[in-house]
Amino acid sequence: MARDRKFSTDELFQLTHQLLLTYGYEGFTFSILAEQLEVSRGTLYKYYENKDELITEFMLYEMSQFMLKLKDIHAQEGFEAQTEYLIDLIFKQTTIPELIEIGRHIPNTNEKVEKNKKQLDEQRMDMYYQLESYIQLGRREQRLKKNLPTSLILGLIFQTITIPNHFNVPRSEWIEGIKEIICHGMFLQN
Amino acid sequence: MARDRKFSTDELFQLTHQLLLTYGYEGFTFSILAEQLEVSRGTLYKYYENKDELITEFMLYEMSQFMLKLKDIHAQEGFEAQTEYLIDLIFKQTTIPELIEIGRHIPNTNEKVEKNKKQLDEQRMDMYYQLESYIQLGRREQRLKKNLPTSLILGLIFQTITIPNHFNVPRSEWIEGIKEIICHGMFLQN
DNA sequence: AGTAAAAGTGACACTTGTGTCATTTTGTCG
DNA sequence: CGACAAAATGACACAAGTGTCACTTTTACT
Repeated sequence: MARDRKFSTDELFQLTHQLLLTYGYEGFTFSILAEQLEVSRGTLYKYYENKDELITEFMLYEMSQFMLKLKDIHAQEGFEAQTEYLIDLIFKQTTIPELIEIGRHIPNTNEKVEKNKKQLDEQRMDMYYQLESYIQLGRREQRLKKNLPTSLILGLIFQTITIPNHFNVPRSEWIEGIKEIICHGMFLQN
Repeated sequence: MARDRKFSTDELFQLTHQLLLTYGYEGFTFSILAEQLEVSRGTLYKYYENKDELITEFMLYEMSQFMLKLKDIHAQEGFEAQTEYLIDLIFKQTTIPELIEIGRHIPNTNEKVEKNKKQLDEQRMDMYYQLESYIQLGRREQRLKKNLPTSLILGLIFQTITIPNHFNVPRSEWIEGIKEIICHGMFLQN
């Protein structure tokens, strides 16, 4: 009964993603977004009360997509294979840690935003739970050193994504190097 | 022949540091800074044309302080001791990587800023050079795995600082864990 | 005590982003 | 066709940061 929208949610989220990575949370504005979408700024307010609402909505979507893939980790046989799967997955979704970091800066500007942020936290806990059982497998298989805190292991794995590759080491060599160090360290055994 | 300043460069830089970490580059304003310094905003413009000039000036200072300490790495005997020294140093200066990251977002708003940014790049290269010789020592001592790219090793060591310690693992346990993983990995040997 | 040089002030004009809303456009359905 | 509901628009009032500058205040020095 009405006319079609000039943009899809997919387009919107994709652009949001790109602009967030380019300009960061503060630099991200409805002005830029509207211009890129070739739509007036006022239009965006028809769908979201403010940028925080849009961003949290987008992040929920992004997180759920990531969680779907993460759940498949349990299809892998054994701790070593799961580790390989996890690192490869993270390097396919390289922006997740950045988005999480951005998410920490979002203020509670209205109830919807607050609700979304709570939901994001729940997803983060769910993610942690998924990975907790992966770590437990490692401990059960006696493959993991006992004294290492779980949160350190997970944090370190996730953080490897953000190491800047200034010298453009080829991607495969880079990822292999990371796996090697995380699993067996940079030192040669004697 | 004139009156004293109401604030010292030290105070200014310390506050700049704190505000940058709290609000990030975009959120850092002369308004907030002036208020905290209990000085009018106009005063700040007497010393810096804009915030980019102040921030780059501050970063140059911070980098040079860090470089001084970094140079002492060569006083350590052997690769393992140097590795220990490096990681401990980084964890004493936890904000260096964050500052470097913030530095990447600064636009060239005037010639002074441009000059400062170039100088920062040189310092970064100098830092790299210092650490390159540390890595070379590791290779010469046959302690380092041959196939690992230098930039990956250095990047990974520096990045460990930014792993969020959500569960408040005690600091010493945290740092020991990081050293352990970087040097020998998270896997038990069989 | 007088003064000049530097420090500091605050008002002004400007820019950019925000949120709102009365109005216009568009396309589908009866 | 025509009407009506959703989509889109653009102008308005507001908020916050920026950079400037004529002016005032302070104080070390003569």
